[in-house]
Order: sequence, then structure tokens, then C-alpha cells
Amino acid sequence: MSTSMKDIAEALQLSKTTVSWILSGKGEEKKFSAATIKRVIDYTEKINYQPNLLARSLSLGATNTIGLIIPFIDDTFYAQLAQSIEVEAEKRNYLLTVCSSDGDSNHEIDLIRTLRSKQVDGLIIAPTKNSVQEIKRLKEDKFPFILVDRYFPEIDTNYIVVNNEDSSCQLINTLIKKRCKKIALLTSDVHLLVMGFRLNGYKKALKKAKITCNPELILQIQRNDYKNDTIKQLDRLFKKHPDVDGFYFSTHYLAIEAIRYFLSRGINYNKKFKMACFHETEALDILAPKMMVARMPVNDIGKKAMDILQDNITNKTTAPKNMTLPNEITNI
Amino acid sequence: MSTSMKDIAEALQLSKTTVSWILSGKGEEKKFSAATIKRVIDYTEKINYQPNLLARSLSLGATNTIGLIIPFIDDTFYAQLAQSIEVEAEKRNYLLTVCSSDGDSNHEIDLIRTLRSKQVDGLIIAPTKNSVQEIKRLKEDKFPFILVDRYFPEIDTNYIVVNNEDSSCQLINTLIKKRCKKIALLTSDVHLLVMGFRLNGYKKALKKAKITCNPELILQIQRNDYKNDTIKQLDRLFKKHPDVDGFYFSTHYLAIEAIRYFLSRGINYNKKFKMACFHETEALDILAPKMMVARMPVNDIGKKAMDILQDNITNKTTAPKNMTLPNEITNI
DNA sequence: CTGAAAGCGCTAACAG
DNA sequence: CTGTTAGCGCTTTCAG
Repeated sequence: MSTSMKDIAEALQLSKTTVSWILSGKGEEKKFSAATIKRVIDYTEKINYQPNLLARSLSLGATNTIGLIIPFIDDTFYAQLAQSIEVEAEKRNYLLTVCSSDGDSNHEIDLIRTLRSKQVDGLIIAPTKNSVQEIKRLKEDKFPFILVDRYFPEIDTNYIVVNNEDSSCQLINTLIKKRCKKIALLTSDVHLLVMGFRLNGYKKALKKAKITCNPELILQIQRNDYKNDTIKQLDRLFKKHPDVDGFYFSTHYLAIEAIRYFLSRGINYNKKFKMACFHETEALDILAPKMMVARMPVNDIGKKAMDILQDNITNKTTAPKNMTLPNEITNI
Repeated sequence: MSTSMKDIAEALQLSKTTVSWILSGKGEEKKFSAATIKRVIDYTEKINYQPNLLARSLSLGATNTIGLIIPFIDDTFYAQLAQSIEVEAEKRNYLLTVCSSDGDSNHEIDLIRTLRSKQVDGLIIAPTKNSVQEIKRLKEDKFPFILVDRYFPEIDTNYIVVNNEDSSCQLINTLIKKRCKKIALLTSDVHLLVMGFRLNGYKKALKKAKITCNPELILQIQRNDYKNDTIKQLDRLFKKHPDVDGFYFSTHYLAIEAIRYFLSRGINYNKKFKMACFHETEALDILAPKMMVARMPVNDIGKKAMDILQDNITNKTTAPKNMTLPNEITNI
């Protein structure tokens, strides 16, 4: 096994305590002789001593680790979010451990339990759907955590989301200003709450412009077979409504998939349609240079999430805080 | 604080030992009365007892956790790799903690140390460049680890890479078969070793086809300013060599960037050039449907890496194992 | 069938 | 200025 403080103490003929104090940087303060300090430091450097953080954490009751649970690590949005949170965590001297739930709530619940058992100091969760119970438990146990990207209206917790409805509404407004009369919406059957907000925004904008909302223009794509389903539903759409003049994609991969479809059918989509999309993704700007997008404030989310979480960790009894951040609505 | 085994023991008027045995599933084996077992199980379920894994690990000397260090979590390739390793780790009952080094070797070294200190059972590392020393130390200390995507020729370690040179050579061959005479190479100044192999493959293929390798066709793009540098270098290339008829992108983001350039200059690249690329990325198939790609065997890498690592964990003294996996060379 | 006690490696109050 | 000691929560040997 690796050397422990005890070994060091023995080798140097000192007590564990002395070594401990010195190594934790309180040598001066405790007025150890400079000689002793140097001896300890030199020795530990020589043998490249690495403290056992397990023992340290057990003793201190804190691990300086926070856990991040996201549905899919290979979704660009979540990957960027993870990246930004990692940076923020580091600034605050936390190690971030990123886990992905695969969009499966059982897995998510497992991860929450495991990470708690491993005594992480706090949790940042982009929850799937059916994990409400476990989240409630976190709250009951006053365990520090914050939800991101999605929240549960029925529980009062820390959370950070974006203004889905509003941004959605703004996006549609821009399409309407460009004289769209018949805007199709591609949405998904996951993240129902979020997708619901985006749908509401769509409806709201139409209403304000006095355009009747035609349910046939709303395509709900099945996530588990979204490639085929996109094709199927778009085919049907164009048969019944060859005169659609706008598209709103409520999430990035649906935009890509639709473009794939347009190209396969030889449709000159950039010319024929005005389009808008929530999120963006690599190369979308190349494929659809005129696309309007609601950009996710990834870095803001990361920073604010860590702020709130850290506050919650040091002060376990503060009232839940939540924020609804705006999206930047812009030409891609 | 949360309830511990001691609390349970007290509440149930049993000893810690009894509770521990029963909770670790050895109740039957140790012949505790069914009644006692039931009492313990029921109680722990009722209060939703979660053991302190820190203490457990400290005692057992294993954390059932493995650490993954990748340069960038928001690079699609590494994100996919992380995803695949996570799945494999889970199958083997390990928790995976993913950390990203930002391509900074100091950060990487920090992460290696922290994760070791946290007593992870093993490490999977996609190393940057200057971390050789720390890797050597891992080896010296017989700490279980495996390198992926890149290795250090000077140290004999576990590693899994792909056959960069060979795949590169094959890619160029396909271009040559399509009658390319003047193939430009876009490469990067990071991952020099890997890029070197790919460059070698390029040269080798040209040589075999008796095409003289013109250094002016090899563009080494600066990673830290790759968007601008791509533009600059491609402009220069086209000025001097307006007759290039093929492009080989030694990594995915350079392909995207070049396409961005082509479009900005109004070049009908799909028609004008034959192209090949290492890795692929979302939407590349849409942008360049005829692109030849060397696909990364992400799932294989994940599976094999976990196999070798696990073997190394249970059997700390086995000789280093390494594998060079082939890429699937295919039309996108 | 059950319990006492030592130990994992580190921290920190307390004593000198 | 330095050492003794108890304790963090769990496992496991050994004794009864």
C-alpha cells in the first residue's frame, strides 16, 4: 500500500499529529520549528506522499466533491453545460464528478443514491422525469442540490431554467414578422414539461398574431425512433399542407433531422422556409445560415448553479432559490 | 447527520456487527434468525438507510469507482467515448467519474493526483502531452490505469489506440483511386504524435502511388486560433495551388471549418474535390455526403479499455497490455 | 446465533 | 513546540 501519515511520522520520529498539522499548512500557526517543518515537507516531497482523501473526508465530514447528473453526456448541450460547471466547480475548489443517467429515471435515482452515499457535498441534477420521489427525499433530508434545465413545479427547490415559453414566443414572432402564415412545430415526447412550455410559447405567439393554431402542424416526434418518425411525420405534413412556410424546431437534433429530410427530398429549405430552433448545434449555422435560434446561456447556468449550490452547502437552511434565465434570441 | 449503523444497532438493540453482517447480505450465511434479519431489513428500509461509502471504502480498501480523464468533454469524440466507457463501467459495477483536463497538462496532472488521493480503483486517461512524468509515476506505483487514444512510446503501459497511420493511408488510397493528383492535408498542432502518424500514412500512400509529396499542401492549423488560421492557410493554398483536387482532414473539426470556408468562398466543394476525414461529427454526412471517413471504434475502445483495466485492478502485476484497433474506413 | 474490539488513515481537542 | 487520544462509519476477526 501507499505510505500513510503514520509511516511518515515513524520515519521522522515525530507524532502523527505533528505531521498532520504541518501538512495541512498550519505549521507556522502552531509554531513548529522551521527545521521540523522543513524536514516534514522535504520528506513528503521526496517520497511523493499523497494523503488518503477518503480518510480525510471521513474525518472532516466533507469531500469537496460535487456530483453532476445529466441525461446524456454526448448531447452537445449537456456536454457544454458539464464543461461550464466543471470550470466553475474548479474555481471554488470542488472536484466535479459527471455521471449520465441515459435519460433513464431508475438509473438517475441510482446515481443520486450512490453519489449521496459517497458523501458528495452537493448535487447538480438535470432531471429526467420520474425521479420526483428521490428529489423530494433530497429536500426532506436537507441535502444540498440544485436542478438545472428542468424542474418540478410541485416541489419548492433550488433550480435554474430558461424562459422556455417566452423565448419560444419570441422566436415565433420573428417568423411571423417575416410573413410566415403557416408555421409547423416539431417537438419531442421527452422533457414534456419543457416541451410544453415551448409549445405554449408557440401558441401564444400565433394567438397574438391572430393566426389560428392548426394541430396538424404540430408534430410530436418519438424520441426513441426520431429519425424514422421525423421522415414519416414530415411526409404526412407536406401531403396535407404543401403550403407550410415556416418551421420551428423545439430542439436542436430535430432541426438537423428535418434538414436531413429536406435534402433527401430535394427541398431548397433555406429559400422556401423561415426557420427557428431552440438550442443550436455544431454546423447548424452552415446548414441553415438564416435560422433564428434561442441560444442557451450555458455559462450563466453553470455559474449561477454553482453559486446557489455553494450557498446551499454552507448554509443548509436557506430558502430555495430559483432563477429563470433568458435566452439570447438571434440569427444564428 | 444521517443515521449510521450504530444508530440502527441502538434502535434495534443489536450490535453494530449484526447489522453489518445482515446488511452486507451475509445474514443467512452467518445464520442469524430470520426474525432478526427481517427486523433489520425492515427498519433500514423504513428509515431509508444509506451506508456511508466513504467509511466502507476506507475499511475495504476499494471504492468501486474508476476515474476517466479526457481533454475536452464537449468534443463529440470524447463525449461518445465517455458515454461508452460509462456503460461498460456500470456493467462491471463501477461508478465512473468523468473529469476533463481542458487539454492542459497541469490540470491533467492535478486530476490524476486528486483521483488517486480519492482512492479510485483505476484510471482511464486520454492524455494531453506533457504528463509523461505523472504517468510514469502511476506505473512505478503499480497503480492500475490505461491510456486511450494516445500513448507514450517511451513507457510500456496499458493502452488502446487506433491504427492511425494505416487508416490514414487507406483513406488517401481511396482518394487516389478516385484519381486525385493533388491532395491537401489539414492537420493540427495538438496531439502531435497522433497527427504525426496520420501524416505518415498520408505520405506513405502518396509514395506508393508515386505522387511526390509537396510540403506546401500540408497545412498545420494552430489549434488556439483554428477558425482564423484555417481561412488564412486555405486562402494561401488556393492562391498557389488552384488545382488541388483532394482534401484530407486529419480531424473532424478541421473538416467542418474547411467546409465553412468553402461555402464562404462559394466553392462547390462536393463536386470539385474528393475528401476524406478522420473521425466524423454530427451533420458531416449532410454537408459532405461523399466524404470518406475513418470511423473511431468508440464502443470497442470503451469495452476493451474496461476489460484491460479491470484485469489490471484485480491482478496488479500483469504485464502491460495494449491494442491497436482498426478504424472502419467507409463512405460516410 | 450475537457481540466486543481492533483497524482503515486522517483530524482535532486537550494536555503537557 | 509536540504528543496522546478519541473519533469519523464501516468491516471483520475472534470469542463466547
